[in-house]
Amino acid sequence: MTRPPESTALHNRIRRDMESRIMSGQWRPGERIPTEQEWMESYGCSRMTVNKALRALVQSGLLESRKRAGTFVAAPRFHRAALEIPDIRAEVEGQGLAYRLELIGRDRRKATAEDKVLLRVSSGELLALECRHFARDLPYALEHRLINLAAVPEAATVDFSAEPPGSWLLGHVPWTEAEHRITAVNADPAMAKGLGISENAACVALERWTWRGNERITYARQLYPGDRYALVAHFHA
Amino acid sequence: MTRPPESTALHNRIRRDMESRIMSGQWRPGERIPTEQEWMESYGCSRMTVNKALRALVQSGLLESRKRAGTFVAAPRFHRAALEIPDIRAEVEGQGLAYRLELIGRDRRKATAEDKVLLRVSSGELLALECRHFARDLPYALEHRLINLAAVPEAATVDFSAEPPGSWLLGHVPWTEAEHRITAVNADPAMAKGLGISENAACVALERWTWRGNERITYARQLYPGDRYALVAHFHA
DNA sequence: GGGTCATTTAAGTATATACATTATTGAGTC
DNA sequence: GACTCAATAATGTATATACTTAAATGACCC
Repeated sequence: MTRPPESTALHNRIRRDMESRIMSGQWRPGERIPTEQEWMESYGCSRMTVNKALRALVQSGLLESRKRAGTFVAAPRFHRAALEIPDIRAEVEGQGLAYRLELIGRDRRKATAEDKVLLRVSSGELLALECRHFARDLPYALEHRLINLAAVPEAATVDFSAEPPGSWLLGHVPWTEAEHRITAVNADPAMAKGLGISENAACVALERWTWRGNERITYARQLYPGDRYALVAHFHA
Repeated sequence: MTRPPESTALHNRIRRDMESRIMSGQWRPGERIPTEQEWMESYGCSRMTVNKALRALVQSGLLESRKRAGTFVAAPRFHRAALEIPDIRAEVEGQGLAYRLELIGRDRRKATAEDKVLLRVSSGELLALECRHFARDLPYALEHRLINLAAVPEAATVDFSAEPPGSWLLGHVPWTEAEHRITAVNADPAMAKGLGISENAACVALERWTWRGNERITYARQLYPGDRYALVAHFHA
């Protein structure tokens, strides 16, 4: 969803008028709002202009309209927040810190049983990467990544010690669908060592699957020290 | 964002045509797409109809248009996923499990220094609740909640041992903005006891702030055992 | 080469109009 | 009262048209 511009166009003024009535609670969920006729009379404009404002709000989920019955304030969409899951390098550099990547392992192989489960493919060749992200020489995250070479053959030739796999993929491979799973885990000895934290410290584990159409592109598991990292999601109507 | 209907309307067919060219990678990010003129010629329809399809895709973020220059495939919105943060009761019952709520503490008071920081108010009266959510008699989550009585005076009279505060608020108080913060913490002795897990076990800590306009409505901090709980976010273009 | 400015093009806004679709309403009938 | 069905009123779709706005283009001049 994109925020509509702060324009002075008539349909935008009408839209903002409607929005503020919803936001303020003057119109409550389920309530019926005036008809397009009434709006065009009160604004002295054409019906298409009113319609344009209404359609925008219907598309953004604030209103619902039913033929013959009218247009109604939508029940607030439950809890659906926009969660930004940023590119790690961009995030670190965005904080003004020096970013560094350490490529620990790189393996081109036929999918093992475990790979198949994680990447959700039935067979094929893939690239498995292990890496560690640093912010100002402090470990920031550990990453385990699988890239489906059937979908992204170019990946086989990329130097991932120079560019983090997430950044490279975002820039080169268009994706249409992604799923994220966020949970908390205790650091095992390897994680503790890799992140420079004490054993059993709570970490945020973020798993991500990415598709393009039906093709699996990549699987990533990123581990962050729980005391240094927070995911933030924001919703505004 | 609402998914547009599977309609047969001409502007929807045009929109789907455009969508599939983006999804398939036939049009790559940054690429310029045909002008409205060209579309109206190839579909033999009016410009407004083409425009309607374009506007919908611009609003949903798949396209960008610039005056004089044309319309372009938008760079994929970074990582912006729709994160469903459900009502706990609804979630438990949705899994077919019996839900139970235990109200541990309830305190109506003037905001303490700590309350002010959490709820982000400068003063005023609030309702502080401590509760524990159960799924089939197993502890599911601990919740610390503050409700701003200036914004929601009715809350003072609600029996929160019958209805979980989150559910009640969602049903009764329209909100326009919410922020979530997700992190991982180690269970302290009280948390471990309350959730029936071992001390230091990793937990997902989910904090939520809710507004209506400028008014703070509520703050909630929910703690879930990390090994039993996962937040899932989904994105599709 | 480089700056200026008018031209042109593509999107942005708005209107008036027509007809389609469909849920509601209400009148008429059994 | 309960069913049927036509009228109605609301949104949904589509067209033709006109003017506005802003940026890319290219011609011109220094």
